[in-house]
Amino acid sequence: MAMGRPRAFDADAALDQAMEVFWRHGYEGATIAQLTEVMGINPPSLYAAFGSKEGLLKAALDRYSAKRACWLEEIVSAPTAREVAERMLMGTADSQTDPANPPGCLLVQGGLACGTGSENVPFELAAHRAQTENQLRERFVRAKAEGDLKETADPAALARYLSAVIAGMGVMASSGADREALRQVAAVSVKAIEEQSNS
Amino acid sequence: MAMGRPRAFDADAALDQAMEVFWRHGYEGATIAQLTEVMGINPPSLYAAFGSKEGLLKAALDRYSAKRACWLEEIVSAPTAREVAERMLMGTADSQTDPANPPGCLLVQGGLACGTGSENVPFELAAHRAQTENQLRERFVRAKAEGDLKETADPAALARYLSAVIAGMGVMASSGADREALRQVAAVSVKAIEEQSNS
DNA sequence: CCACATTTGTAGCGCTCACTACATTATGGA
DNA sequence: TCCATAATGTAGTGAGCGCTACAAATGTGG
Repeated sequence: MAMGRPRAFDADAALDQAMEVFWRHGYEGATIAQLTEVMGINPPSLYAAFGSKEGLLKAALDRYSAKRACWLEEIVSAPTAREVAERMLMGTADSQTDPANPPGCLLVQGGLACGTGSENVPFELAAHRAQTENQLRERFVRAKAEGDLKETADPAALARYLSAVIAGMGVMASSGADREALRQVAAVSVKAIEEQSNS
Repeated sequence: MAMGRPRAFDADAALDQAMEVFWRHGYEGATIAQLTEVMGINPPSLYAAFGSKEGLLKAALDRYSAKRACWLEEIVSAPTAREVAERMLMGTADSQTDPANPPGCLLVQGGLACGTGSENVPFELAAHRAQTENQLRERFVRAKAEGDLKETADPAALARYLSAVIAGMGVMASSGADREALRQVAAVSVKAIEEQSNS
């Protein structure tokens, strides 16, 4: 059997470029013309590799999550719930204002509401956001079992809380909040977790 | 001088309908066809009254803010910073999950990122969000002056914090979080303000 | 009743959108 | 070498977008 002409572009590098366009303009605001230009390919190559605009988004989201995975692992490996929260929030403040990326978070900027025909895009984003919340919840369940969090603490509620603050920071970052402003938000938020911790 | 044919539709009622479309589908996801249908008018009437799709959005945002204004006034009239925060957050949890409206908040759902040609839409939304933050900040400045908030408290940071949590709750509501989940987030958030209060 | 001013409904403008037909080119296997 | 296979570049496709020209309709002032 013949193997066909080999792909002439690096799919991961192209995905990184596409990710940035979705991040900056949102799913609906990003056009195939913009995407193909930054990816350095033509539409047929895009559709052969990713199937559709939505397929490209999913691939970009997967790559985004994959890139964050090890960072997240390191965060939840912190010794206490308080420290997990602090590293998580401060790290978020920094990454959401990192000039190397568009401001905010792709999983929020990507599109909370979409037009007819793209209704599942918001669901896709929400599913990826839920991954982080799940990791936090599991970590807080452990923290409670270890006696690090108070008996009265609700790990699921705390994880949801952090998830909300992170999303909120993304909204603020996208509208121009600078790193110092986000760090202040993070600092206040940590107190709420601290308050549920022992000692 | 003659006065011309009178307008045959109620602009405010039409705006309420348009608001809901922007809320549910975002600025870019909302089409003129959808908007004119729910408004019960034809495109020329829309353009005569509001100038453009963006003009319609601005009018809808103004109306949205106007509707919230008296509610906000009542919130910040609560006796203490803690109570302001609690009413604000609990009220937000309720309104963002009110089945009478689309889930979340128009000022977040409307569009955080837009395509080329609509770059100022996110700014418009951010400006309206900033109004709430400003009211909260002024209220917390007063609370600090009254000795209600600790000497070490930073009113601007607390207002930014609440603003972030509110935006984050909007993100969660739009992806299906129910009222109870948002109330839990609100409850945890209040503790952070409580922690900065005297007694 | 008439002239003017403004809105309304019909119909469709130009444009951009996501997506693709097709011929060409580049590889591996027989 | 020659075929099968798959990616590439060119050049579009139909559909839907925001928006508008135009004439008929509906009001007011004289």
